[in-house]
Amino acid sequence: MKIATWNVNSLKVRLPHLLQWLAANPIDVLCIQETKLTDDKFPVAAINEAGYEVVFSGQKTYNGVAILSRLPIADVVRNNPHYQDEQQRLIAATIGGVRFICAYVPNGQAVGSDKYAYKMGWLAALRTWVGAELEIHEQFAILGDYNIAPEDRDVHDPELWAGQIHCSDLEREQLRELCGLGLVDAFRLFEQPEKQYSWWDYRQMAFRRNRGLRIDHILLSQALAKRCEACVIDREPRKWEQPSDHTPVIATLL
DNA sequence: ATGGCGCAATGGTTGCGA
Repeated sequence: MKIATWNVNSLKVRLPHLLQWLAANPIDVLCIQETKLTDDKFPVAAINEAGYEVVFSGQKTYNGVAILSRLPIADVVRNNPHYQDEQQRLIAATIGGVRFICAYVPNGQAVGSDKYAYKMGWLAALRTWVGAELEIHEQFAILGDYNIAPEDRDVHDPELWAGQIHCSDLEREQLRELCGLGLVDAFRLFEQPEKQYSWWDYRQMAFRRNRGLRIDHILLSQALAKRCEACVIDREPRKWEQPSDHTPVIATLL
């Protein structure tokens, strides 16, 4: 079973990329973020034709998440039951005996801003929900755009980014505490090449210069981590015409 | 230090992302 996460930065623009990528990669469950579509505009038919069921929770202009699956999708929950939020950033479902959460963590904009405070409160509430889910589901995975680079090795220029948004101590602490519930970063279960990132700024040829951040993650429960055989970042779609600024992360499970 | 780029809503320009 292959599972993946990808922030598509507008599904309207990126639907061809998504379909092309799925045609070339045998993904069973894909969590996507930043669909930026209201539910009435979601391209269900095109995704069904590609062989996937899909559930989604969207809104106009910003945010929006979805889970695509080759296997039947059950027990769908939209948003965090422990947190009142007008922004559509979370959707959960059970697929193939695994409980999945697809997450689009708030960006936070700048340390100390209102949006940063929202990010912190949102992450604290997420932890409450994930803790409750882990009580129920031994096989659990939360995939998404966390907007947090866990460590300096996940940052192209740690000095430039020191203390900045995505890299601040409080954000990293939030991620550590989330993992403290009993989750592991699938990417770090394996030896990886250096300078592996999942996002690069559109500007200043950041991708070509590999000036990126690793902010998209697949976190697995202990039981699911035992089934994990590989985790890779697929840079290919970032090379295509009109790419998303993020690229997919894939985990292979036994 | 700032802006660069891209997307959305818009109908010129702004908000936001990361």
